[in-house]
Amino acid sequence: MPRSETSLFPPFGVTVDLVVLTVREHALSALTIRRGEPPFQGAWALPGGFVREGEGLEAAAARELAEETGLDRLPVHLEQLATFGDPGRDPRMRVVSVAYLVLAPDLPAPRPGGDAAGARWSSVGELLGDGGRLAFDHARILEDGVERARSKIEYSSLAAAFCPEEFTVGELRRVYESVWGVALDPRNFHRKVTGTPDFLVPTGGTTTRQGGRPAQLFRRGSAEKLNPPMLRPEA
Amino acid sequence: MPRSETSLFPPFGVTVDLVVLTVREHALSALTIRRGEPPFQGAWALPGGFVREGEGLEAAAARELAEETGLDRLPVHLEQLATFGDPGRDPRMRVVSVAYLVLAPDLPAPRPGGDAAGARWSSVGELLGDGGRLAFDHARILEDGVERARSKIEYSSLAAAFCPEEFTVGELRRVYESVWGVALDPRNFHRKVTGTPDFLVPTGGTTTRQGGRPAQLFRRGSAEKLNPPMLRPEA
DNA sequence: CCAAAAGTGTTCAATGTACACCCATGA
DNA sequence: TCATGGGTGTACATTGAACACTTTTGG
Repeated sequence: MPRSETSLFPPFGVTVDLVVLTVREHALSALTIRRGEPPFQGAWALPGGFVREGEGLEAAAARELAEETGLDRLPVHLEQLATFGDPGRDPRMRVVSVAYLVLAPDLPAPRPGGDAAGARWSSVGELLGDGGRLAFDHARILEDGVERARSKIEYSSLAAAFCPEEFTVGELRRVYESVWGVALDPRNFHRKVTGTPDFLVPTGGTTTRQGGRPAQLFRRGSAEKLNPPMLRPEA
Repeated sequence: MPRSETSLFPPFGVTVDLVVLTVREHALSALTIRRGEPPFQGAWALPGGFVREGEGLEAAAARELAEETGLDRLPVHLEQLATFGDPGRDPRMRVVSVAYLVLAPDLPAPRPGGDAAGARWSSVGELLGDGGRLAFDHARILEDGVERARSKIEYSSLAAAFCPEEFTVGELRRVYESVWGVALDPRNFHRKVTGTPDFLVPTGGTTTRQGGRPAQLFRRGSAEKLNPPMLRPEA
């Protein structure tokens, strides 16, 4: 809430950074781009960019997402994550970055857009492990995004955002197992999700794409909260 | 994550706004200040102000809090809430505001500091009801802060941040009842909080300040998460 | 004595957990 | 036929909900 002060307000650059998560090959993965320019030239970073004049924060995040993935109407979840503004987090100038969290189904290979020299999915384990060297404070931002996703699928129906439009109970369970890194009992999981009203809507179809007995296909239901929550084993 | 672009980045003002909550007279209340200058001169608003050059966001929030309350070392909880940056949210210029949530015990009467013309506590019911007319988009920010507080005391030990250093189980229960606006069973509540390991640490003392049989005094324990969570009646 | 708040015990229902078991497909 | 994943039934332990009851103060 600004109030006029004797000195002029200091000007800041404002950017949005995106933590775009998906589940690929049984691993929680994040979208990264290779920086084409200094600082951190050649390093991997989260996608993002400056907020434009007259542009809202969420609109800026959606625009950057479309630019980086090359897709326009994505079936994704987008929410604000947190804001990072330590002095010195960008060596060039004072920049405040509003981070957004995006949960997406396994997407086609990313098409680098804008001024990025490359784009790829990497498992968050690699990105945050010893080998990972993300530019700026992006490791910290990614950590926060992963933690948010891990805790939020406990008590919301958000895990379905990682699944394609139609999915099976087993596929949804593998999302939980990948994000949490644990094994869940398939039978109790099935009862839990099918027993929660308005969580899953059967489409009538079935599939055998996972092998074994044909599984029913579902769409996301209208329920947004999962009550009682899915319990995460201690791991 | 900034990248150089052909056009210069647009400069933004960056502020912090504070949602300072406490429980007074059985009502969840927020700290507001009366604006001494336009725009919204004379209107009530959340405390806040510009982030200074070279100052971190959380540091700016802590500074503003100290300035507005006149107290320095407060036994409070402070966490980032969300960031609001719609174009036009401030009529003078483009401003992005990082909101912080503060939970405090019932404090001495606020001392207006800085350029505020007054400061007071008001129940959030009044502030957000028909009569409430907060400046800027502060009603929206306050709503988000209240919702965060309401949901967070479910699964964390944060409710104790509303209590003085030493408190009774009954006082803690009244915090939950005030924040949620429901009645809880005193007996089951007692069992729940005293049965959660490291949530409450008995100090050995007792008090009769609430009348009736003397109650044990406790301090906050080291546990930060409440598992299983406190269940909020549907209300 | 009575009112008020603290604290304990007990019972019942709901829910999670573990696991035996059957089903329907592809190879 | 067998392996694989889908799906149901059931017994047991844990937890929350409701509430009767005792304890210890102040007025």
